Amino acid sequence: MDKKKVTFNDIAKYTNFSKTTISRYFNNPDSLTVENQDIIAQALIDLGYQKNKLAKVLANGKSEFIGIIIPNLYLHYYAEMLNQILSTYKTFGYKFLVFMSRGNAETEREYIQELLAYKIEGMIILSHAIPSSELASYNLPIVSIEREDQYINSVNTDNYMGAVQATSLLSKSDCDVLVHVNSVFSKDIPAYGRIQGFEDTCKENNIRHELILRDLGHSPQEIHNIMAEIYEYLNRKYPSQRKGLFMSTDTYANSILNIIFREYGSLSDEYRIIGFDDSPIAAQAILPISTVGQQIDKIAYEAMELLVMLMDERKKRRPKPQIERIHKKITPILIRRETTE
Amino acid sequence: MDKKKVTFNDIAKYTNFSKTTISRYFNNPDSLTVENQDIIAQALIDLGYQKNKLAKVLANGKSEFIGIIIPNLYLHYYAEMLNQILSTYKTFGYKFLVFMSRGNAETEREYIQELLAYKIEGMIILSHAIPSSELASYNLPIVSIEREDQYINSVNTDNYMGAVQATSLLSKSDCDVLVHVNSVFSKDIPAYGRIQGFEDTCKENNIRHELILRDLGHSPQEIHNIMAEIYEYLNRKYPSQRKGLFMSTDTYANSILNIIFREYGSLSDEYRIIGFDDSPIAAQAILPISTVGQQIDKIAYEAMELLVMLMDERKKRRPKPQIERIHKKITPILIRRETTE
DNA sequence: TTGTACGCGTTATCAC
DNA sequence: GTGATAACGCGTACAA
Repeated sequence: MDKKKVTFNDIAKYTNFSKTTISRYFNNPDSLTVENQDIIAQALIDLGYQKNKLAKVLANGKSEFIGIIIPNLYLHYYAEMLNQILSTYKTFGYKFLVFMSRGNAETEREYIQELLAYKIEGMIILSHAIPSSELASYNLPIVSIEREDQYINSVNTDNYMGAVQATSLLSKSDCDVLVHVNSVFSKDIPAYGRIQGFEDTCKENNIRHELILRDLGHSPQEIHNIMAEIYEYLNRKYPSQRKGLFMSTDTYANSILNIIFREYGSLSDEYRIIGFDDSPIAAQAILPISTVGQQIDKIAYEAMELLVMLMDERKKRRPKPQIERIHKKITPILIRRETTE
Repeated sequence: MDKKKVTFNDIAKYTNFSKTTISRYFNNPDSLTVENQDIIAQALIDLGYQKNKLAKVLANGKSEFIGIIIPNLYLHYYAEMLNQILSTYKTFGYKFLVFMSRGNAETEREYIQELLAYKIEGMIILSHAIPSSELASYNLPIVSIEREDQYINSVNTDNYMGAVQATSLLSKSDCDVLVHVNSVFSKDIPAYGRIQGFEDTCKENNIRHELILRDLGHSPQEIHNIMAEIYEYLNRKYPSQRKGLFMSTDTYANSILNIIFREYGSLSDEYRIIGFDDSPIAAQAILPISTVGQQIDKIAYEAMELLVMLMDERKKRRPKPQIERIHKKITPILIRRETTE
């Protein structure tokens, strides 16, 4: 058993160098002669050395840890975002300590304490239980994604532009009325831009429109029932008129599409539908659903790039305090499929 | 700026205790008088102390880190599994260091080295790029989930039983022929049990059956095309006979269901379909798809329980070497929905 | 109940 | 180019 771990001390004795030289071998190899490098390299193999980054962190203060707090992973959006964030390891070299908070603020605070105890250098926040003012008080580089971000840096989808694109697409398909279906939430959430974008576009172009804002349910069954209600309502209110539906997520879009399709065996010509997110369901639906695709890979990359910049600044001898919060917006991409033709 | 971090030393001076007493306050508070506890508690607030677990780890060797290597997160199965694993933090207290390897063995080895450098106490492996024999050689508590597991501990779905349940359900709906559609993979993957379960059940009950094993495509478009081919093939080979389809994933099941539904405006009576995984698509399909639900929460919990047991054993003064690998099987749950009625 | 002294494995600061 | 030595922040015999 190789239970006893090999340290710089062991290597030093084995090679008749000092600990310092061994350290230099790793951090500044050029300062050793090539022969000595080889000697040490061989010793590492002979002894079966294994790095201990914890000791390194304790000594130099750079943990290379980034904390992530994410609400859940059953929503494809979050899963894909985490996917893309983790994928930046190859580029930036930071390791990720991931916590899931199901929306409980107190839990989230505990997680942050735990992250702080592990000396994370920065944090990416996707959850929304804690107000940004409080997050900012931790005095740690923080980048948020798609949440209230007044006092912290952020990278968000340009929801407004996404809504404008979606609304414009619907308006081109000769709809008599446009309807935006969304849940109710605060105005400081980036996603609120979808509502504004829809309204502004309709008003600017004098398009008849309606906003349906209500709780849209969570379980598939709930969602189905509520969508059925909305469908009935629209049929009554706008009989034999072409209705252009801008649904706030692909899940809702799919649900109402299914209801229509099961009634007619196709998408009734009275309806046009566009979703949001470009989640898998949009492509796998009975009729591929037009949608607004968030550039999750780009958002994740920009968030990391921004965070790395902030963390680097902090490592300088004389770090400049950050004056203004940075808020980046990533333009989404309109994806035209069969529900808007 | 509170740049200078407060240490036990500062607290000791502030309270006129020794570092040891401060340490004991955290690790064995009962050994102090209540009054002294209060004094220290107050000092922590006054000074704004913040734990440093890295220093603690270096001193006592217990990192409370678990490494996770997961192939991706765009498959709902993996996302949900990670979801459930992360959720065990509240129960077991272990922190997770997550890496994504997109199936590259060399990359995976680098990740393992990195994990080892951070002194993880154990590892959960969901990826399959590295053979279990090699993983075992790291001499670290390891639990794998749903992959080749000859030389390591594992927790897997009882794929065989799942297939038996699915096949039995199909056989009860008066099918003339049962067909299992799956991709091709090695026999030492747990999912191979699905093929065996299907075949055995058919043979035991003298049911006419066919196995379609081939590459089933990856992009939605590819999948669609291949499913269309299979659909044509089945129609030619078994005209006007009722075909019971056991698809290896819900994604495939949904794809072929869509093809049929778009042709008939409903699920033709010539077809019965069951999928596998109980992924969201199964519930959101045009017709809710019957499926075999993996108990992901249970699998994750059992994996952690097993891993914690192994890690605890290792912390004992005289750890018993593990002789036999432990392989747990979790029975999946048959979910009857509308495609098998 | 509390304190002393040393160890954990690495880096940083001086020297030479 | 290389080496002592002192940090880094905490745990733990052992002693008192």
